[in-house]
Amino acid sequence: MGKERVTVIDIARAAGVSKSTVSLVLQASPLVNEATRAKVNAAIRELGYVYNRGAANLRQSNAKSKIIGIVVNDLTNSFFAELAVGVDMVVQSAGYVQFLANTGESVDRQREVIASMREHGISGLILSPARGTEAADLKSLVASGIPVVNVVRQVAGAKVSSLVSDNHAGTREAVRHLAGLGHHRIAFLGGFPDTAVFHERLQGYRDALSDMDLAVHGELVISSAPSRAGGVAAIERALLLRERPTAAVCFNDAVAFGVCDGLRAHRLDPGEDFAVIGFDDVIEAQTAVPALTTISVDPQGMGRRAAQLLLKQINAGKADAEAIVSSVRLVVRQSCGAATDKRERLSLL
Amino acid sequence: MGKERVTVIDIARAAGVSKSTVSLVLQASPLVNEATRAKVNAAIRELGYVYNRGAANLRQSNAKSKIIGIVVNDLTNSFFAELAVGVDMVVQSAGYVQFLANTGESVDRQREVIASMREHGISGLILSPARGTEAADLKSLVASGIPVVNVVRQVAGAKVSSLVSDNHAGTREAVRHLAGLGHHRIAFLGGFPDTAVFHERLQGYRDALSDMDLAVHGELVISSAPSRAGGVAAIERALLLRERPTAAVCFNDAVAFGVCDGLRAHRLDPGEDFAVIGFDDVIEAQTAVPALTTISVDPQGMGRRAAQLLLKQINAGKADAEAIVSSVRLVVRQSCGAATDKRERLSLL
DNA sequence: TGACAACTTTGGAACGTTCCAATTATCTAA
DNA sequence: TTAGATAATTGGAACGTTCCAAAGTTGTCA
Repeated sequence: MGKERVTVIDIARAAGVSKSTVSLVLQASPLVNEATRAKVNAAIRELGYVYNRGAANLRQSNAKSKIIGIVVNDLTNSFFAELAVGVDMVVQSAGYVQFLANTGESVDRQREVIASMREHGISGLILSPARGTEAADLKSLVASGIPVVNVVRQVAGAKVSSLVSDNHAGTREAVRHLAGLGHHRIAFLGGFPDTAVFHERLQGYRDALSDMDLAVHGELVISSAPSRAGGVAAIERALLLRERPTAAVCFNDAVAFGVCDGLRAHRLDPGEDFAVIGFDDVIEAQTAVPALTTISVDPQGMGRRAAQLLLKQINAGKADAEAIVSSVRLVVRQSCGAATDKRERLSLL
Repeated sequence: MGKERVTVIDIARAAGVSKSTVSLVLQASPLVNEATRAKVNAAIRELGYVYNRGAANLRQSNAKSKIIGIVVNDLTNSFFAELAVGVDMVVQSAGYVQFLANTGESVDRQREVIASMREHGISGLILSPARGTEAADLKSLVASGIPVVNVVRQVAGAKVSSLVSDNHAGTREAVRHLAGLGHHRIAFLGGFPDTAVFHERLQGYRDALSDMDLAVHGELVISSAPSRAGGVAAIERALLLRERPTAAVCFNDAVAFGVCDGLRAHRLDPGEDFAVIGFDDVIEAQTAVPALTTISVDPQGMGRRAAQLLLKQINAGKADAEAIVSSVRLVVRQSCGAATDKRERLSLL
């Protein structure tokens, strides 16, 4: 069983050429004669040669390996899974390969995986930072000249490119839509208050309320884990209020689904008895019942754009950090009650 | 900044020792004196040295890199995302790093990513094969002595270890449970008929019907894509039958959620008007409304076990292939109507 | 004092590739 | 014919690490 590694020298011997020629063939150099190329390729297939990128990489000290790293803070959230798929698409078609790691929101783990990736000589990194990541954590990475693109979350003070969605505009539009439908008591549900994303989305919510001359009630802002379970918990608390809200803008789609679940558990019909709007537009949003009205972020598209940005920086050698705010749009489906004519029933209940 | 790579020789010079000594320190060898070790470590920190695994790996020809590859056929399915998280856990704590790629059910893509991983010198591979993968596709990989563990799906004739769930027993138990609740017309919904998993689950369904002396109606087996959308499509077709089923065992949880959506679109209440059982027990199964009765497979646990199996083989040098069938169990929640006492209402509607 | 063991340290070769400068073979134009 | 250009090939050095055999240090005991 092929214990011995087949090297470029074995190929050279088999094809009757020098190792240098084999190397040129491997790099698809135009310098080599067609006949020789064919001979060499035949030998390669014959002997089952496997290219050793480690060795190649060692020699071309500056030109980096064809690896790009992607580190996400919660792979079980389908938003990030789709983001990773988007990244994989463009990265792969550019001949790179993806190194994916999950930090589960742990900065320690994040430090470990990034260190490990550096040892393997990644040529770039796409990072959705764990909660609590600081600029100092990325310092040595950027100092070494490895391009980094932050996605979803920014890290204050870090000199890296970033690609985040327009959180402020997103919730703002959501609230305006709900207000336009006649809702006065609109809640903001879910999310951890110690993240920048939370504050941006909350601020959009507040600003929209002011714009529409609606009062801002602190009790209507209920934070929780940004997950389905967190959504259930948040709506539970909201329904305990003396004056219940009639609509909610949720931190993300996972929370929104949880809110729908929680409503149903109370025999309330999401989309009819209570309006719900999510954020992200994950793939299940359109097939769920009721279909979720949400702020579309297109995670796959975001992954693709992040990857393109990173590749651009890798090729440019040294581009300076750019911060891209990806625009979002409201996708109106059933869960906000606007698409159906059943809202009249509301008063009957 | 820091364009020049810091090497072991720079460290040696700075610490006033030889490169060999530095190497020993890096490997935490007990041979080196405490004082020297401290000096070297100080220099490492001082100069911001990054270990070059490529070079190390080149030298220790036989001992492999600390990379394990994981290739899944559909990362957007949260089952696989969780599987990957499970793998990551044990792999990471064993000091390995994970290379993750998504094939999106394409054998071509799968061939590419596996080739790429080999070039990077993975020391093992966990593979959930794309549909249509053949033993020949894995041949050269196993010939080169790289341990491979197949998960979820087997590849007929391939000499690799595998870890699959007990599909037959799973659906069998599900059908028995439904029959025990008094259902006679039980459908089998979703899944692609050209996979081994589909047949195993279908066979369990058929065998259970026979066991319970219920007739097997071909019309009640409706295949579709194994996704939420596929589930909607399948239940649509099922509801068009002259004699409708009253319960369904679904190919997986995604299909089951789709079935619930489809039922609601027809004003039927899953868990009350129609019993639904899924397969996999993805994380949303317990928080959904109604909570999904399902066959628990524990994707994270499966990932962990697969990783452990792989590491065992890597360490053993050359273990022979073992096929593990992971047992499953029925988790009864709301969607099958057994956990609630609302079934009596059914007749009132 | 010398012999021997235990502990530390070390220079060079090797891993598989790419790059460079140099070489050979082939062709073209004067 | 020859000089020069063009095309194709090549040997050796280099990349950053680990391994090996060998060599320095100490310390102990007769």
